[in-house]
Amino acid sequence: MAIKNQELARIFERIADALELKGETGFRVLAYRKAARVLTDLTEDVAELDRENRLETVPGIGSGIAKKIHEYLATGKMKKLEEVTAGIEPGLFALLDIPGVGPRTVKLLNDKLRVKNIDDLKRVLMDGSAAQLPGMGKKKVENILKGLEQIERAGSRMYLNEAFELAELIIEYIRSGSDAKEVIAAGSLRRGRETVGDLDILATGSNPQQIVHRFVTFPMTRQVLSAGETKASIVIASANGLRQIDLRVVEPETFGAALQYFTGSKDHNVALRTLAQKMGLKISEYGVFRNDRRIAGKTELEVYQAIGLPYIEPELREDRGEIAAAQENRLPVLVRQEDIKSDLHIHTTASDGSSSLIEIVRAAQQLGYTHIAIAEHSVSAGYAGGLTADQLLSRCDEIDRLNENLKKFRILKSAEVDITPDGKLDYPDSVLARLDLVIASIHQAFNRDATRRVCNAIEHPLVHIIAHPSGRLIGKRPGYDINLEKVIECAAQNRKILEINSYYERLDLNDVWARQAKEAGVLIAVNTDAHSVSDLSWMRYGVMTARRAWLTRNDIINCLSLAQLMKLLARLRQSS
DNA sequence: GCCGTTTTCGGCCCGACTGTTTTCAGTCG
Repeated sequence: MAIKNQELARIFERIADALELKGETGFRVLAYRKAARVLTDLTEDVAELDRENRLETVPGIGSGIAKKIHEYLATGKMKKLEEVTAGIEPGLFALLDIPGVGPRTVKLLNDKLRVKNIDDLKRVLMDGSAAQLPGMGKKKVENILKGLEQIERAGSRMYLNEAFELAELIIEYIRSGSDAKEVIAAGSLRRGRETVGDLDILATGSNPQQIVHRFVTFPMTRQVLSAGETKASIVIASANGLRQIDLRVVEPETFGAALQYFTGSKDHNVALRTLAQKMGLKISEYGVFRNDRRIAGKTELEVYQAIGLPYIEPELREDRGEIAAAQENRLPVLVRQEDIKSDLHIHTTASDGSSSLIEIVRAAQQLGYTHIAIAEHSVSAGYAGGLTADQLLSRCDEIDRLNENLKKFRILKSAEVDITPDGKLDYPDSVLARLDLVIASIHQAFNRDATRRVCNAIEHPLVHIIAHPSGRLIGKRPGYDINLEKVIECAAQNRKILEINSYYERLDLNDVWARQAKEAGVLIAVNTDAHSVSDLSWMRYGVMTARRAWLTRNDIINCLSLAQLMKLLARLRQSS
């Protein structure tokens, strides 16, 4: 992603925070936050949009923001930023991240007690002076102290695997000790976002109080933040830090409306409500209303239909054009887990995996797959037990023999071939030609000409797929210094395939880039990169990412039958 | 600050919970 996009997004967030600290509220602040989000999601380089005078074609960017972007790109400065942050202690912005502390509280503390940073805050909380302020009190001080503890001890956001595991644990706990009818995880987890902050659990049942009580007694609970008649929040201690879980209990008649509401995203809901308003309707978590009369709410489908839309899948609800697409009846029929017939990037004990080939085959059959590709590491990946050319060839013989005995299942001979620092492939062509499927990827010299090296690999006649094209590890590593726009363009020209790697720390390509690839006409492979039998279940995360990228079964080669896939792979080699 | 099949001006989503309140502001999602 273009660096300037992220830089500008942070600047507009900072302006929004500064405005709030100065007491400004309302829609100007929201406009800056929206601009920041839009810039974050943008795959196009903001500098290019500016050069071509197309900034204002982006929804959420109007003349005012466009002018400021242009100013910043031209001069490296933005007057507005300097203006609104003037006179604000830099340390105050960090205070806004503390749960329970908002702009009004920060302003009050700064005005009355000269609080300039987190250390000042701790001091006035402890010495009792904060509690003396108007509108503050003992409880409020306690809550802020707890908030401080929470951000200091919380890990970052959760990966999808942790979020799903926790959600399943707490849902089972609520179910087993209450009369709850439906219990479901909503929020960003249901939308399949690559990381999840809080868990949002939604339940229905005849006895809401009992459900709330069951919820707050979850054994991992460290702290109960709030517990009302129908709503509660807890903090739990998981292996990776403190996590917040929110619960809402609603009537069955409003379950659909509540599920829609709590699934979000916030931006999707705002857009939906605005649309409803124009039709003289009002949407809340209790339903769709015309003049205080509820006309929908039992199911999500009802809610969408009440405002004249088809059902919109949760993964699409990001305010990235899905509402317009729904209105025009051109929503994609998203790929489903059941459409997946194969996993085409799997390691075994032959390189750095921990399950044997036989174990993987059995597990894949259990999952209902008809074929898989075994792709061990190559020579240069010595750290990962990479195979020499001879080892790979004898591995191919072994797979050939095994295939003869397998019924209605086929193992494709493959390899995850390193792209070397000088842009070559790690095996000679004669060896690559023996493989059914060649996957190429970068594992070393991340920032040496990554774009050119990957494009070289794409242009190599024997390569089919580029694995984890950006090389990022979510929250840990930004990825190679690579121009994905160019990579996508090159893949489109050479009709090669890009991977969505389903490992929850990779999800690479991500949703935004995978969608861009699809729009450029590039086919996608959704693979787990499994190193053991249990890793095969990661397919779920890759499929969710694909759905967030608007992909259908026709965009994904794992949905092809074995015969169709073999035909495609052969055609790719002929046409190169 | 953005935006337009009622608008280039006047709108902009909606509600729960908490704490400090005697009628409501702040925060959150």
